[in-house]
Amino acid sequence: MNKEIRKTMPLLPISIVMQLTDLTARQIRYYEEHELIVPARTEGNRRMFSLNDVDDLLEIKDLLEQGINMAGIKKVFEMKNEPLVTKQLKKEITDEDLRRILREEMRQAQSMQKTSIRHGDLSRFFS
Amino acid sequence: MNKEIRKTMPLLPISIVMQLTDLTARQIRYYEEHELIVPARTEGNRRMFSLNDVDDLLEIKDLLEQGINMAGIKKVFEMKNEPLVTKQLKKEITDEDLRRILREEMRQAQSMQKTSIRHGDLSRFFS
DNA sequence: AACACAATGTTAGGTTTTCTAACATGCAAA
DNA sequence: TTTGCATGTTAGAAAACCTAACATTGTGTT
Repeated sequence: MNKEIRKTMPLLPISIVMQLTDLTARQIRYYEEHELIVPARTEGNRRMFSLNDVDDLLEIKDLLEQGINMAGIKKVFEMKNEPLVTKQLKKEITDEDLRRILREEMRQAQSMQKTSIRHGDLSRFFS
Repeated sequence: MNKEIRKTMPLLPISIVMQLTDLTARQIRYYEEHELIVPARTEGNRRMFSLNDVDDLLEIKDLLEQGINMAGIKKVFEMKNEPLVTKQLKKEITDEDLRRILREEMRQAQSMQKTSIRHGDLSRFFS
C-alpha cells in the first residue's frame, strides 16, 4: 500500500481552486488554454488540480497584476524549469559572458527569495 | 488576504477520498451516518472532505479490520478528544484509582505511538 | 438450522457541478 | 477607431454526487 500524497497529486476540483485563488472558472480555463497549467482529467473529463497547480495559478495571478501578458508569463515559467546558465551555454558564450551571467543569476536568486515569501508559494498556507 | 490551508479545510470531493482510502462511497456515507466523520457540504449539498477526514477514515478502516464495530469506533474517537484522566475525574475517584489510571494511560500512549506510525496518520503521505 | 443484525452492495430518480463552444464586453495600444 | 487580449455570459450536454430503498453477505445467537 505504497500511497503518497504529493503536491503534484490531482486532488482538487475547480470549485475549490476558485476559492483558493479567487479566480473565476473562466480565468482558470483560459490559462490552461495557453498551457500555463495542465490540470489532470478524470475519466469523465473533469479537471483535477494539484497543490502545485494552485501555486502556479497564484503566481499567474500575481504576474498578470503586474501587467505581464500570457506570452510573458509563459516565458517566465519556462525560465523556472531551465536555469539561465543552461540557456546561455547553448549559445556558446565566452568566459567573460559566463562570469557576467553567473553574477546576474545570483542577484536574481536573491530577489526571488524575497518575493517568493509573498507570491506563488503554497507552503505559507499550511499550518 | 489572510488565507491559510489547514488540514481541517474541506477541499476534497468524495471521489478523491475514495481513491485515497480505498473505501467505497457507500462505506464513507455509512460512517458519516454513524457520526464518525462530519464532512462539510457545498451550497449544493455535496460532501467536501478535509485531510483530517481522510485521516479519520483511514483509522476507521483500520479499526474495522480489527473487528471493532461502529459503536466501538465511536467510543475510541471520543476517547481521543477527552483523555482518560478527565473522564475519571468526573467520577470522583480515589487516589489509588488515579495512580492505576495514570499508569494505564502511559502504557496506552506508548502503544499508540507504535501504531500511529502505521495507521491513521496522513503526515506519512506527504513528501 | 433459523434468525437477527451489522456492514456493504446495488439501483433508481433527481440535483449539482463541470464541460465545451460560442458570442459579448471592457479596455488598452496601434 | 480598430484590433486584440482578458474576461464575462449563456446554452446545452454530460459527469458526479445526492438520498432512499431494497438486496446481499457474513457472523453470532437461540
